[in-house]
Amino acid sequence: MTSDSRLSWKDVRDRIHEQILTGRYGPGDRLPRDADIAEDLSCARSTVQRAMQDLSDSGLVERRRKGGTRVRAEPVTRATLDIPITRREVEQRGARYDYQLISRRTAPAPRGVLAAFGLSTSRPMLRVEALHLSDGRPYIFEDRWICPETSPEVRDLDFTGQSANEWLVLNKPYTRLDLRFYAISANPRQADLLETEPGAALLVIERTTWVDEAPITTVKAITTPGYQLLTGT
Amino acid sequence: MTSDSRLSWKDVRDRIHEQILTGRYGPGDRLPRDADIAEDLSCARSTVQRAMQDLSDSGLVERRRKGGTRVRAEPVTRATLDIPITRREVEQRGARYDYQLISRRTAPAPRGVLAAFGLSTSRPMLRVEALHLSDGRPYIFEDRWICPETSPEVRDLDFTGQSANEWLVLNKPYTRLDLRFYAISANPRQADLLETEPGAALLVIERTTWVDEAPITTVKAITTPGYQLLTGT
DNA sequence: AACGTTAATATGTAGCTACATATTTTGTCA
DNA sequence: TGACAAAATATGTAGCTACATATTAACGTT
Repeated sequence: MTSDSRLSWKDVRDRIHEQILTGRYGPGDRLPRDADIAEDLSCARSTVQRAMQDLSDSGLVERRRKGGTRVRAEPVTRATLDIPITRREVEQRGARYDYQLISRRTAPAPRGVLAAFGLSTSRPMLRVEALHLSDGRPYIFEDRWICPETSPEVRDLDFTGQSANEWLVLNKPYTRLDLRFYAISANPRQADLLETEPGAALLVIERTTWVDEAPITTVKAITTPGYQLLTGT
Repeated sequence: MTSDSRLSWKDVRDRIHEQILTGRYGPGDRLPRDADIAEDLSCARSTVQRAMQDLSDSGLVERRRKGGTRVRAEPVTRATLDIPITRREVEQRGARYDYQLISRRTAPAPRGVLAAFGLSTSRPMLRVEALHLSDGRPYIFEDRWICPETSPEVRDLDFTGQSANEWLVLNKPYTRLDLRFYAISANPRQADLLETEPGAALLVIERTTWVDEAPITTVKAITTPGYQLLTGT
C-alpha cells in the first residue's frame, strides 16, 4: 500500500484470491500469465510475481515454468504452527513456570529413537527426562534423547537449572525438523508424573531435529489431559 | 543458483543461517544492515532482502524498520502443516477409499460450535456425520457443522456420494482458518463407529473456517488409534 | 507414426533505482 | 528536565531490465 493509486502485491494477491473465491477460476483452471495480469491491472510483472508466489506458498495455486499458474485441483489445508519454548508458553498464560529434572543418563538409543533419526546402527545417547510445571501442577513431561556426537557440550550440562528444551533451542539451531502429533493412553508412570489417571488420553508432540545430516535431538513432549495445540492467532 | 559466480538469495540465506548456527551471531544479536551484507557479499540489497525475509518467515530472525535485523531471542519451532483431503490421504497410502454418511440433519448449533465460530447468538446449522474408510476399515470419523447462511447450496446436497469434506474444500475456499489438535478418550459411540475400544486414545483434528467474517464450517476429525499427523516430507 | 532436436514460452531470479514507512535519535524550546 | 518536533536510518515495496531455467510445442528426419 504505497500510495492510493498504486497496487501493492498484497492487493494483487487478494484480487486473484477473490476471483478464485467467487468461482471466476475453479479448481484446475489455468490463470492468465503474470505479464497479462500485470497489464490488466497496470502494474509491474514483479508485483504479480510476488502475489503469485504468496498464493503458491499458501497452497491455493500451483505454478510451473512454461506451464503457467493454475488453481490447485485438490487443495490442501495448509497452516503454520508455532511451538514456543515451554517456559514462555506457560508464562504467557500468566502462570508460574517450574521445571524439574527427572533423570539424566547415557544409554544405548532404543530402536524407536534410531528410527526417528533415520539411523541404522545403535549408539549411546543421552536421555533426559524432565517435567514442566504450570503453577505447580504438571504441564508437559518431556522424554528426550540427545546425540552427544553432534552436541558434545551436553556431557558437561546437568540440566538441573535450565531445561534441555531451552538449552537446545537457544544453542542448537537446526536445519531440519520433523514433527508428529498423536494420542496415547497414559501408562502408570506417565499418569503418576502428570498427576492423572492411567489410561487418560494424552496428546504427544514428537520433535526430531538435525543439523544438515547430523542428528541433534528427538523428544516426546507428553502433554497433560485437555492440552490443545493451536494455529494462528 | 543462476550461474557459478552469482549469489542467489538462497545462498545468502544459507550463509547467514550458518553464521547463526556457528554462534557468530547469537540470540538477540543484531545483524549488519542489509546494505552492508550486500556489499560484503557483493550482491544487490534486494537479494539480501529476499534472504532476510525468508529467515524472518521461518522464525529465525526478527526484522523491524529502523531497528534492523536481530536473531530471535526466544526462538519458536515453526513448521508448515499440510492436511490433504481425506480421500487423497488414503489413496496416497495405496489403500482403497470408501465413504459412509452417518447422519445429516439441521439442528440448533450447540454452545461449543458457536464458540468455535466466535458467535454469541444461537442459530440452526447443518450437522453432517460421516465415516472415512481405508481398505474397508474405519479411518476418520468426521463430525461437522455447516453454516447454511454462508453456504446456502448445502441445503440441496445430501452428501451421500461426495463427502462434505471434499465438497467444501473444492467449492468453499476460506479466508481464515483455525486448527487445533488434542486427544480424547473414545466414548462408546465413537468406539463403535471406529471399531475400537471405549477409552482408546484418539487424536482429534479440529478445523474451523470463515470467508472474511462469515463462518463456513467447523469439523472435528476424530482419527483411529495410532493415527499420526506429520509435517514436512 | 516415432523419434530426437530445436524453438517458443511462462515462470524464476538478480540487479538496479526510487520512494514509502516505521522507528529511533537528535535537536529545540519552554 | 521534559515534551514535542524534526532529522536520520533501516527495512519494505514498486517498477524496470536482463537473463536463467524448465517445460511444452513445433518441426524435421527417418
